Amino acid sequence: MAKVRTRFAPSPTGRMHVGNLRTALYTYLIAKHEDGDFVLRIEDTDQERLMEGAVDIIYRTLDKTGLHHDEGPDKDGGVGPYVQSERVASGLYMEYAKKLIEKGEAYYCFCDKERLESLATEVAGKAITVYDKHCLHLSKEEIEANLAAGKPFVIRANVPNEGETTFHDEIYGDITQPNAELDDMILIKSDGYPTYNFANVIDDHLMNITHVVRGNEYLSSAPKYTRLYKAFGWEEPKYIHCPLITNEEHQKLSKRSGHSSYEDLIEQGFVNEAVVNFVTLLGWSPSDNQEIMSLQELIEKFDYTKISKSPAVFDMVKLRWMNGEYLKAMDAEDFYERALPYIKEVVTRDVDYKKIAGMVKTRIETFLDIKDHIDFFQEVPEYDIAMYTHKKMKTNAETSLALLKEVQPILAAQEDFTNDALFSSLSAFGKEKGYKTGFIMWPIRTALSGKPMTPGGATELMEVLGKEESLKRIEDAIAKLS
RNA sequence: GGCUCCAUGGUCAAGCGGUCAAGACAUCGCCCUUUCACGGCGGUAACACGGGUUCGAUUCCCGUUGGAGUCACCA
Repeated sequence: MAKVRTRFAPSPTGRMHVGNLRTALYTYLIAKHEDGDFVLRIEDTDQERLMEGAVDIIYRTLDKTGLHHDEGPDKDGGVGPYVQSERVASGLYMEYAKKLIEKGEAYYCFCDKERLESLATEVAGKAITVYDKHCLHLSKEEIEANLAAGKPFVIRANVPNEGETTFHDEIYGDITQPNAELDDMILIKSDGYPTYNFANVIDDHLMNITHVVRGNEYLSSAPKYTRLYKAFGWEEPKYIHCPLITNEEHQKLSKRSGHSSYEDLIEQGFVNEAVVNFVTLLGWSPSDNQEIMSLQELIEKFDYTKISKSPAVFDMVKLRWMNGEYLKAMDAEDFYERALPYIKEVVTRDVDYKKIAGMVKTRIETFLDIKDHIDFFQEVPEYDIAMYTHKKMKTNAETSLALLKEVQPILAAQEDFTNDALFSSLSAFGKEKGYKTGFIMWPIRTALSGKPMTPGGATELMEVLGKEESLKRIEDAIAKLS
């Protein structure tokens, strides 16, 4: 059996969309599961949508997600160039287009914009144009004359209006489309560049791609590609169309959703591993049902025949959960380093950041959650004294005031301000007075933080805040309650 | 609108003729507990509908309904 070769062929038009990322992932996994080659090809044939720096984004994203390519613009494998604009320069596509013209499978078209627009009909608010094969009937002399006159042209595929075309997809099975539905698509644009439709077929063939992985949105145009393969007499690769990824409204994920690209997600405090893991599970699941998997495990378990057919909603809530799992499992030192910038954003006071990181680690789902948990370390926020009232702890403003007054001298006398030492001192005090732990801790914690929830108990907070600041906060609270 | 695809809980998703219809997220309850989390235990919740085929359909076929995608000199 021939070596598996897959390709990821993005257009450098901006950030990497998660749908695209998943396609890249599946493409990579299919190749690596079979120990095959993963090829990167840059499809920059749309000169208008090109975005500066977008190629770098592609490289960076593939690198960070661990999808290392075996061949690409920067890694020659002998079937390059791997950038379509460079291939255009060699005259490659035009050459193949002319072959098709000779076979009668394609033809020159000189129709201008105005004429094309006159062909358009409006359906459901959208302009739909079906070409009428006008230029197919041009005589050889007319074509020669037009070309000689330098009249702009495109080259279109000549698809019959009768019959139907069937192609086979590994996931969806046979899909048949009436030929009348297949427009005479443009192969070569008037600027001399090939369209995606054409360049794809040529390049996949020339690069010996065995499995073409792409999004479901190409499903209805796939028979067009089959016609091209047939016109050339080439063997078709295996097609694997992935189900769509949708938003909560079950519609194709768009830039508007705010989390549509890989970089959006990273900016929102997600870690790379969680994003990769989560996105892979959108439309596929392993036979053993494991959910948390490393890229290596994904390679081992991935079986493309089990990709699902129906679209999947991109569920941020589950992504958040999964991200939290990754954060909890992360090495403490590693977590500290990555959390530090987020901690420093809100806490500049001289405290042990490492301890704060440790406190917050099991309580957050994304790095962005850190802020709300720890802002009080910097400064006690304004709060209502009603916060001292807690039914289960049997506390209220009066008991809290009394308690804080009682506890203040004990803390003032306390030398060892570590969590354990503080806890045992306060426990001893409670035992002596007959107070329950919560009855003591609730007021102290409230006084220290001014918040109903904190990433640690009263004594843990004191350890971080230190003796001086802790006592100051307790005195402030006594003043506030008096 | 034409064409194409899809259809198991709120979401992801097992199942591939006979199951009390897995699991995960979310949700609810209990336990743990110096708050909140974490963790542990448990609960609620699904085969869109109608015809067939079959001894027997979530599973196969047809239709209905619903949803989505697509119909560019964009990919």
